[in-house]
Amino acid sequence: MDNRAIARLLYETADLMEIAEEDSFRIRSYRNAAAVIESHPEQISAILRNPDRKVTEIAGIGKGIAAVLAEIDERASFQRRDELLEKYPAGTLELLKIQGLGPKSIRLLFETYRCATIDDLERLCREQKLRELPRMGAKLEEKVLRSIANYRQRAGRFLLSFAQGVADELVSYLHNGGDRVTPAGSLRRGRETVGDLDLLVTGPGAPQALEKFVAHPKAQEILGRGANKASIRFGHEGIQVDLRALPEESYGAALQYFTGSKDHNVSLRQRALKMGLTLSEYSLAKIETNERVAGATEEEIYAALGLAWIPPELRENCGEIEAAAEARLPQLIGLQDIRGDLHMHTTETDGRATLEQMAEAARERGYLYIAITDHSKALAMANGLDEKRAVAFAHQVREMNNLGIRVFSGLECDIRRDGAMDLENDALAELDFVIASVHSYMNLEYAEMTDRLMRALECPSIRALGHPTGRILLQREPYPFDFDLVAAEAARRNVWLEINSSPERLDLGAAMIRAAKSKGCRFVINTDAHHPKHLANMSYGVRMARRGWLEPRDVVNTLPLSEFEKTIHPQ
DNA sequence: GCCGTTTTCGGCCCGACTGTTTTCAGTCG
Repeated sequence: MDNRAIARLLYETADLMEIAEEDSFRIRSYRNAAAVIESHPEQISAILRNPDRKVTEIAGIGKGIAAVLAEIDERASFQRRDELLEKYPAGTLELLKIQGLGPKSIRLLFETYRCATIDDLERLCREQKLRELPRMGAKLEEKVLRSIANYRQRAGRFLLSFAQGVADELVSYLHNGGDRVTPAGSLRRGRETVGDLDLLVTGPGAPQALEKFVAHPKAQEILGRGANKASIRFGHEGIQVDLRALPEESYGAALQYFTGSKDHNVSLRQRALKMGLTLSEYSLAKIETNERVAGATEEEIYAALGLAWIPPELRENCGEIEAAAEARLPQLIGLQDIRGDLHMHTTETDGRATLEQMAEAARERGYLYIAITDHSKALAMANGLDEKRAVAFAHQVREMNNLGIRVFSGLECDIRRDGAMDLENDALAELDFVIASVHSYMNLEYAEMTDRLMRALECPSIRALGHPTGRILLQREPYPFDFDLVAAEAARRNVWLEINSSPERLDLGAAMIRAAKSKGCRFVINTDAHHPKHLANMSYGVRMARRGWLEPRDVVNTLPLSEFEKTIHPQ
């Protein structure tokens, strides 16, 4: 069992313990152990089987969890989990994902009505049974019903990062000699969420690849299996994965077809028809003679249609075909253009690694500069910094510049409900780089939220607006505000908009990036890392920037150090 | 349940809102 699977068991158990109203500190220990295991560089199972090692070497794992881990390694579960599941069925865990209900309510609902599934819950709300329980009422019933609808709508979609992980795993599993295995679909286009996964394989080993695919140990169910295509439900998350075997000569046509988007393909086929050509997943051919014109590569197909090759991230039928025809496609930013990361946390607040470790990890990635941006005091649960600590920490940060990387002192300052900064400007002015972010009161009305953000932009010390819409993918909608107005004001004041690379945020999204660019905004792509390994999430933020048509010059953290310094310390 | 130690047990994160109450429990971040 790999670390992620072990962590999942511990997280689940912690949730069950919460429903069972066990000691909150014990629950926290389970969650902490799960987080530590999830991000541990070595496989826990390997440590367990090595007589010279002990898992208790790892901070956060003591005797109790060590015994649990040994049991998990042996039989993929453990006693306490089994007992809890006996009492509270697995379905109750899903109920935790419904907003407005917490563990206490779920326990009460289960003990009163045996409510253990989303369907049960929905029925109880419709029958107005919740209001018969203490401290529950009509408003809660409505809220829960809304939340259920929301939950169902997003069910069946997965984060880009998750889909990418599954694709990487399957590509390396299927890769065999000269065979090409390529992900297509919305994953290849870099959409922030993905419904199912399309993989294409070509080469002499393709038939065996199909066989190997359906035999994958994590294939939960085989949904279909033919000579040229197979579908499985993969992993406990149940993402559907299709694998198609293709002849070499059709590979480009199929890759183009299965990458989409549907709208892009429709436009492309219309263009082909006007040229007397027909485009299918097999080839581009002349209509009259059926003579094949292209098909082995995407490049030759686009070229035959009089177009430059269009990067997959742009294929949304939003002007990319016209731009390709007129040779004015953007020179999209790439991961290799990024010179620094300007949003990360350390153990000074809620990060999991020290200042030194984060700087070292950034240097290893080849960055020239970073900013350390821990939280401000409003985030009490993150141990946020007040003025005094912020300034003292900034001095500590500045002393770090002996690591072969420039480290800027920064802060992620909370924007208060009224738009004021969480810290006094005197303190903010002493820092190199301040990001302003909303972390609270996200349910304000449109006008109030707009005013709040407009006021935040007035602060002379802030350089960037962090995760501007507050969305959490598949969980929380963006808060409503007048984005165009705020973007225009940010452009006017030269406050950069953040593209937050955290896979559950990817905030801003593509459409807003493009809209903001048209208003003259500049951008900064950050990871918001709370651990060295999160620095790798930069690739997802870059994907979003590409989907937003950004070029290196639109993004300030592509600048060389000296120029970047000039932008934050203008003379 | 972990950690640190005062080595045997106490501390571990907490403020604010919401909807339900009539003084506050539960949820959220």
